[in-house]
Amino acid sequence: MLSSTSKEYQGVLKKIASLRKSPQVFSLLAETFQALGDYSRVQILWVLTKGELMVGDIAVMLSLSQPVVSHHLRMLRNLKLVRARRQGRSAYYSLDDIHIERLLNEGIKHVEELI
Amino acid sequence: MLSSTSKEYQGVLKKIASLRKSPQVFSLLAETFQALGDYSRVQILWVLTKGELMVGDIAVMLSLSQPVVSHHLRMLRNLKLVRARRQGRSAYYSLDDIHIERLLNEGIKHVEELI
DNA sequence: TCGATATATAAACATATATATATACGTTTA
DNA sequence: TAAACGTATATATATATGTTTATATATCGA
Repeated sequence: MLSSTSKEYQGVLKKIASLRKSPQVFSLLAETFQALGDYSRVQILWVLTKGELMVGDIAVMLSLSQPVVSHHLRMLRNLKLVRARRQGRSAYYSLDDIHIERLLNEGIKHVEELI
Repeated sequence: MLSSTSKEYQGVLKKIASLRKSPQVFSLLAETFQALGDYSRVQILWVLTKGELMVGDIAVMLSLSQPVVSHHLRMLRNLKLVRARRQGRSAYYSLDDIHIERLLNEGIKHVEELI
């Protein structure tokens, strides 16, 4: 049994920690969860699980200002959580891939057990 | 494409509005994702997917100070993302429920598609 | 072209947050 | 009991972040 203060032990622990996932993955993962971790954005994503929506409609539905919605959508777009489709002067947003809805649903399951 | 003034479109908005969750759910959901949205905490949760660990070992594994790890664990504990088991002067932490690992895995799937 | 509409961007402000440092608390052991 | 050990907490501070306000860009209709 290695002493918990020995260099060998610390080396083993660090090696275990670095197994399988690169710092880039953790960094992007943290950014992604952080993007999900805002009251306005989580609502925006939730209404988008029901289908494609225009910026202005999201703003009305959630009682948010248009610049706020646009700002948040840009952040979500940069992280590939939503995608935009332009038609005329409108921009239609939708969830980018299936993982996003799964993340929301899994999160909702967790929090609904807390209430 | 539906016109934003058509009866059909208004019906869609109404339907989506009726699917809104309570503010409490969104609030807790945002808090939960925010807790996941930090480089240190996402690493802490990741190493905990390998099994129960002591505070000090997590600190060594991730090259973090002990107070930082303890601080993050308290936040994760408050949101029921991890649970603690005390044995003597040690505190063993583990993931609280199955949703947490699923959230991490779903998030990892998403970000690994970005790289 | 002019005005109206829809969205995007920028600067400023107030608030929130992660970390470092120091210290306190509780348990085991000499 | 005292010292050692593992963990928790408190405070300070620098940085990050969400919202507001104002303005810019782009498209459509008159």
